[in-house]
Amino acid sequence: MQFATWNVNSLKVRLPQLLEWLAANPEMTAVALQETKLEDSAFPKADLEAAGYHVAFIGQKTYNGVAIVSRAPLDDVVVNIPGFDDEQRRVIAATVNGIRFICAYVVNGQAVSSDKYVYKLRWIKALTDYVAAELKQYPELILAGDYNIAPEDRDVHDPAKWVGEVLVSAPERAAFRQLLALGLIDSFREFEQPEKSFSWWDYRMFAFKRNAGLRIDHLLISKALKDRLKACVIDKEPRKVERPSDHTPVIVTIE
DNA sequence: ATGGCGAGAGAATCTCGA
Repeated sequence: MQFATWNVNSLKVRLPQLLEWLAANPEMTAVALQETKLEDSAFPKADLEAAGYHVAFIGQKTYNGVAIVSRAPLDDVVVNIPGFDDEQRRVIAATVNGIRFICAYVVNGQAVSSDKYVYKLRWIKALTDYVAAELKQYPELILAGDYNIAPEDRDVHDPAKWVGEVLVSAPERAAFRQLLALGLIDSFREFEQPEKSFSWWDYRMFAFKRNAGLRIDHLLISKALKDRLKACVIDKEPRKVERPSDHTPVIVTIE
């Protein structure tokens, strides 16, 4: 089975692309979506269910919004980070085929000097505590999402230009390592990968053509799943179509 | 140094993303 993460940057715009991509990926069990940008009343539940998928979602107007779209039933759905007071809709979790699948849209942070950056670090700490508790209950766990962190310089097209900037700053990278310290594994780095592998490219300046991107979308798996991990790839195809999201899906294959 | 592009809200031109 496969699990994926994809920041769709508006599900309203990207719904046809999502349906096409799911049809083209028949082994896909469940995909975690970020930036749906839809209130729950506007979520395309009927369309997705008519196409044969199970859905769980939590959203808001204009910003944020997360969802899980699955071929398998979704059990024990939990929205947001329990106990963390946050109006922004950024987290949803469900159990899929016995695996706890958590979808997170990590705060962007805007700039290292901003209030949003402070919120970002505080938010990741809350997520880390939440995932630590989830791991105790669900040893088999995947933390999927747009982390808005490029973990290492090799995840950045031009590291020199990005030094100290938001998405690559030392405190953000330290926060990412704190997630790994829970016993999570960056599934992408368990395999040999092409150099300059990225999951996001700016819409501007022909960034995709120039491969001027960042790897900020990740699938962290728990140690209990490591022996069943068979592959992790970035699927660049959806970034090539007309009117794409600026992010492209990342996919793990679990035996 | 700044904006580039795209999406949403809402009705011209903002904010926000990364």
